[in-house]
Amino acid sequence: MNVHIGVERSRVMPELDGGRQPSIRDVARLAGVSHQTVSRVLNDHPSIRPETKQRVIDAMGELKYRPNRAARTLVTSRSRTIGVLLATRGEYGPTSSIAAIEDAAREQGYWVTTANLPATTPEAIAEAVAHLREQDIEGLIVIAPQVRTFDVLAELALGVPVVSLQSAAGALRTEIADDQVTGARLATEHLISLGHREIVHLAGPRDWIEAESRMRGFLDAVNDADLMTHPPFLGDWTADFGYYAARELARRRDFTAVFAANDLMAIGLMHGFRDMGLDVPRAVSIVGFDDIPVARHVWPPLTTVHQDFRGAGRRTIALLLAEMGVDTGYADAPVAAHLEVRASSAPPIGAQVG
Amino acid sequence: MNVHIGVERSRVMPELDGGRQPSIRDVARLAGVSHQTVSRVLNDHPSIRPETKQRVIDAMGELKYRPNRAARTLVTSRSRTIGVLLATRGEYGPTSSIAAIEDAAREQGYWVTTANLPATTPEAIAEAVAHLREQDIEGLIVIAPQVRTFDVLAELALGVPVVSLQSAAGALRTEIADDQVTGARLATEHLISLGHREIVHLAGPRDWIEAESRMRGFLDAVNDADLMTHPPFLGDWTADFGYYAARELARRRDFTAVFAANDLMAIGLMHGFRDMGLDVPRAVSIVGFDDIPVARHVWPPLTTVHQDFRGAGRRTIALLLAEMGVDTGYADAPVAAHLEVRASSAPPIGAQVG
DNA sequence: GCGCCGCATGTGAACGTGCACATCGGAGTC
DNA sequence: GACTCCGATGTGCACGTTCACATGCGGCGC
Repeated sequence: MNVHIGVERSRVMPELDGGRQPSIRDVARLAGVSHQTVSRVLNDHPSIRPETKQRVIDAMGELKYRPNRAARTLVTSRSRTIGVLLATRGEYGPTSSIAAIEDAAREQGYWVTTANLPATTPEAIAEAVAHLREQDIEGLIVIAPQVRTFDVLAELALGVPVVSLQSAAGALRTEIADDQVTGARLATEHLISLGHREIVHLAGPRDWIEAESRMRGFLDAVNDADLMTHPPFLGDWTADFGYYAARELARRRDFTAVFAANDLMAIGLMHGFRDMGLDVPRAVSIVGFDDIPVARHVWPPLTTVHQDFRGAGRRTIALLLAEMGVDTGYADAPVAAHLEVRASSAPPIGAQVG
Repeated sequence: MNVHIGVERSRVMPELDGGRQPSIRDVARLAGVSHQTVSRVLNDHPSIRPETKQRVIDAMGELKYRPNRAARTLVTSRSRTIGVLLATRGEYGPTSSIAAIEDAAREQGYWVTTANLPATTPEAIAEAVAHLREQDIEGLIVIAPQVRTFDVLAELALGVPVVSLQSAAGALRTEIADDQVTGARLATEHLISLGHREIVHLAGPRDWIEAESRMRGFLDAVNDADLMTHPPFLGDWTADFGYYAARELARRRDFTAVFAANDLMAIGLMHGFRDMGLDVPRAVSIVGFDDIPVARHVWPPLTTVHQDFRGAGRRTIALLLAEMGVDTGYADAPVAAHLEVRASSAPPIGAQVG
């Protein structure tokens, strides 16, 4: 890590007054027009003679003019900036979505500024929101999948459109996106169709929106099949927890399959079961959720629910921009979650496959 | 994914003129002082009576006054914004570093705005930089580990300090950070000390700074031990490529160990070797680089070089802010990379361990 | 008692842009 | 030929903040 590319401010310019950046007035003077004409060129005003326009553009080029965003924002009170509130810790999914969000925003001439949540306490959220708000954001995208985040956000009443990457938000006007639920249902039904009757769900933390959706999908499938339900095991998304959970679960042996709410926990589970002498998938079948890039390469390759993170990011930003009155023209249909069946799931020992 | 938290602009306020946001003049009027006094309160000017200050603060509270950043930026020409140029695709390492960067920047009162690189073509880089530059960034952090990125950047001469998260940058004033090199050396020496004499390096793509550093560390160690060097195998960082590489390598069988330039490729390698009937670590030892969270949970648990990404992020931003004349008080000593020895590496068959 | 200094505060201008309105000239209409 | 209308451009101000400078006032030294 190191530094390079020096600071070089002063270059040999046509005529710069006091060493300051050229303004539209400087451009106007050079082009022999008024500053307003320059402004019109900048904003693609219709009634302006092509010849005049060209002269202005040439002048801009000669002076290396760059519009001053602060001045523009001051007068229009449009910052063209979107805030992103993040409560993730480098998980694969959200990261991919953020890239898509940033791409689309940039394409529409918006800037994206981010604020990380060190914790999901109301204070931390308020602090991060205050930081973004100071930036005069025109919209906010929340990638902070804890339900409580939205409660806090609702109270802050920040006066700009808010969209969440996640499916639902308890306290608020809500239309459950069913990707998560149906994905979880698919995973569970897959295990059931293999012949499993005793399935444990290793869920995400209480209060996480995705955790709840996936748990609901699991419970729906289990109930529909009239199976006994084990109480879900609550985890924290990490592979380390999966490992720990496996050691706990291995003592019980009252199940033949585990549906983990994400791939990391699933991978940790496989590791833990292996250490406890339980073979996957012969003794225990495991299904994950997310289809992170390594999922297909671990041993055994992980059966998991594939999600389209990038598409989710695109839809989120499209929704936000629409809410802000910007027409993006994007109309991605949500790519339905689907199951990637690999080797970590198999019929239970002695089961006749349906 | 959905929307919530409505837009609610107009609230019952003391006296708002034309429905616009309160300015320092409104606050001044309410507090019975001049606008300049309000400005002084905002900027913690020393000579101001505590009593006056309190009156101003109360007025601010009553009006729910929030400073207008655009106006401030306009007059000070300090945007307090740092740009981050990203050429990663959700890899674990950089993501962790970004969070650290954002945290530290926020702590210092700076905003972070990001631009993703869809490709590393000069055009894409120029476009992303133009976008950031329009935002009047005061500094730039580059997380785009391709050498060519820096060449393009150097040409753009953007007039603000630039710092890279990565170690080195070919075309520029350079002090090689030795973390990467020594980390790779550690990994290689570990294999050598186990008794391996024929070691293949699965490198990152040509032109990537980290790829080069890690390759150098590998070559240094191999040369110091007077071993024959196989030409490195160039990969693309993905687990999929690792899988492919394993199938290619398995045909040769002229080696007993592979040092992969990152964990994803290492995990793909293990998968590929397994499919080709080669046991890891009995037939082939594998060492990775990064210590991503799943590394300890795959089978066999991966021996790898642990990096402190968060620390790297902190050091990067400290460096940039220092370059910008901001004293952060941060003085993190770089945490040296170290080797996590796990089960994917073992002595070659028939080797007497030294 | 006078002048000086420094604290606390006020006054006016400036930053660079967009908006509302004014102006000017030429084409079209009767 | 006078009037209207519209396209093309100019003039002045406003946005909300900070900066440079001015002002008033009390205390202190001689």
